[in-house]
Amino acid sequence: MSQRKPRSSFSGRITLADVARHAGTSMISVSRAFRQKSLVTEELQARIFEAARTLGYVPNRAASALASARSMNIAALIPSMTNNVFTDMLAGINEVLTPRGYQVLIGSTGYSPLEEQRLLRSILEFRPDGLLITGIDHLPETWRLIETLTVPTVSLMELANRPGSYSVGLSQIDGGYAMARHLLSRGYRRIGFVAAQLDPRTMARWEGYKKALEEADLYAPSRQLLAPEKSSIRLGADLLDQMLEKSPDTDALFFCNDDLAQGALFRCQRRGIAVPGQLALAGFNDLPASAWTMPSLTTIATPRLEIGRAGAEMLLELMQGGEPKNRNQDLGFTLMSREST
Amino acid sequence: MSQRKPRSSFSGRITLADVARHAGTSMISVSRAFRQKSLVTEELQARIFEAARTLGYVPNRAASALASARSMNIAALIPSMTNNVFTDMLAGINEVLTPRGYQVLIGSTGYSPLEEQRLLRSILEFRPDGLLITGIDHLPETWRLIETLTVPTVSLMELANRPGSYSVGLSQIDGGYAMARHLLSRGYRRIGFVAAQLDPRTMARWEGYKKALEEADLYAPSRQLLAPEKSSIRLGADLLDQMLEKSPDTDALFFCNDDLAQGALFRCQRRGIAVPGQLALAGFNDLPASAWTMPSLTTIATPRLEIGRAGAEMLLELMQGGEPKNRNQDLGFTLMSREST
DNA sequence: GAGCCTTTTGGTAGCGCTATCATATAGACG
DNA sequence: CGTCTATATGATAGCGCTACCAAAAGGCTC
Repeated sequence: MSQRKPRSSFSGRITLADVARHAGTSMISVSRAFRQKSLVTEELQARIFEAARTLGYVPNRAASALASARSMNIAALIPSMTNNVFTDMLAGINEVLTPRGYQVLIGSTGYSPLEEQRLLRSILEFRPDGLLITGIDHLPETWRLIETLTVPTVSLMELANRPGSYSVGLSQIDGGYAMARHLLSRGYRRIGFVAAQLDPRTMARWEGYKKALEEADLYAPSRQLLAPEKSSIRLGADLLDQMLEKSPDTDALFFCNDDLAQGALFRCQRRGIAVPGQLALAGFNDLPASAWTMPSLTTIATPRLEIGRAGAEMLLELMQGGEPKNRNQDLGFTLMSREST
Repeated sequence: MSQRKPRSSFSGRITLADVARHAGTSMISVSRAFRQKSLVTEELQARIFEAARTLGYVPNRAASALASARSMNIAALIPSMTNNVFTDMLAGINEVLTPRGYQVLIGSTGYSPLEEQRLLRSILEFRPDGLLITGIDHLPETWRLIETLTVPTVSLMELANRPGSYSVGLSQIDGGYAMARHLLSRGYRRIGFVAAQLDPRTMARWEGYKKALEEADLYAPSRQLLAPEKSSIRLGADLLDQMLEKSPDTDALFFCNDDLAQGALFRCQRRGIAVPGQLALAGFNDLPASAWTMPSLTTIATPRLEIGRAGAEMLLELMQGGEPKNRNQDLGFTLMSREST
């Protein structure tokens, strides 16, 4: 067997062994010093960190992951990178996980369950120590993957209905119900519902709306507009026009999110429709602008940042083998009653 | 030496060796089939993929990274996760890199150069194959880290002024200049500038504004308001009040971003200030709502998605050892002249 | 059919780290 | 002062994969 020289691609890279040699100790002590698990004498630590600094040592997580079976990666799957709702949640997740040395791997599914499954499969190659996933509706194959690889998983934004699964979120149905009740209590009787995107959370809000109106005996299927397109401010404006064409006598409109509601509000300003005088408007999520528009927008504030934080905390506990007191943590919502109703 | 049994933590994990055994071939052939580099006979491929499917094999990227010195990770550092400007950019980055099997590691620096440096250090432990970083102003130590580990790097949003570095963005100074010229051409003479956050891009816009006003001999330091706080719609409203208190004769206000400008616009609606009749307003970035407010907001549209895409493409070329035709790609901007001016 | 090239497949030694065991050293005790 | 425990350090064998080299299997020419 011919003697093989080390591969060149990494030559020059500083490794644990280099630091150990420089500090006059063993690799394992350097490893321990960096993980500060088993204690290493303060004096040895000092020598090691000194050596590491002068050599410019940067640990290699791939090697660590391989040797320890802990990747320090957490996968987070969200429907969209450009929707404030999910980036707020991510900010909360990062806030908890980054200081603990975890790296969050973000996958953006584009609201497609199939794309979600594909993304999950490829992200699992990074052997995440845990998984945060948006919503509770996933393809059977997606659940199978999660279970086969036994990755601790927490669902976010909604409350799980699946035995043995964990979640942090709020009842979207209750949110929709609460808003419809609010409009009823304000005296509106011809309350319409407008939605886009039609993801599971949107449909849950619709369900809540429907329930409240049926209870009040005021449910009218003709006063609904469910558009499959991607939600946007522009679409909200257009859907307002369509709705008023279809049912001109509508006295209040509940939009499934604030983007649509803001678009409708701007269109009302432009068309000279008095809000809430002629038409009341309400949204969902409480985006930053909603408190400042003229009139300000009645909406449901969702604790997205807190959901991210609490979801990450719950995941940390699961990864340590603990069992959260509450497997399905309901963080609720707040009805923001403003000028538009 | 006592015989050691394999560690238990990974027992049950399906590895390349398992697939090879099941398919009656060697590990290296399975590896090749999955990377589809060197061709493997179609017949062997079929056997391998069949075996992989029945066993539920998922490749391990940590092992691959260690053996090949390619992590398939790309690090992306942005100032904020909750600012549309950067998430749009990230969407463009993801769009290019995800289909090629790369995982984007996102670090959110909170606009702090020191935090940026800390984050970079910890993200480099994942040995990213490339780095996308926002802006061109970084701590010396940050540049040193990048150079020491020789990570291919592209700066985004601005145009690099540093020899040997790569960038995709636009001239923020020219953007600020163009907006100020626009206001001048509209006949405004007492043009103020309002900014928050005061990051390097904000200051560059201010520089452009100042240059244009000085050229027109209309620069008045008293008509500026530079607030260090985090930018928001609410702050825009408050800064409008402050500015009008300070310089009531101002006839146009250029805000360093659309958040602030929208806040000011909403406050004007509330205070009954006619826009643009009494006061013209302009922003920067062209957020989705700006085209739909009443009046619609004059602003500078920045090609954030395209910057993300082009930056990722340039990085891919650098990682392959290529040399981009243009080291500093200027994607420009578009002045959106709307009702507010 | 010998000689030469091309294509396909295989054997094996690491990549840089940590788990596991083994050993050295220090303190406690009767 | 020997035995026993607690603490600090070290040696080494992998973790799962790919780079590197080697060899086998065809295909072609003359």
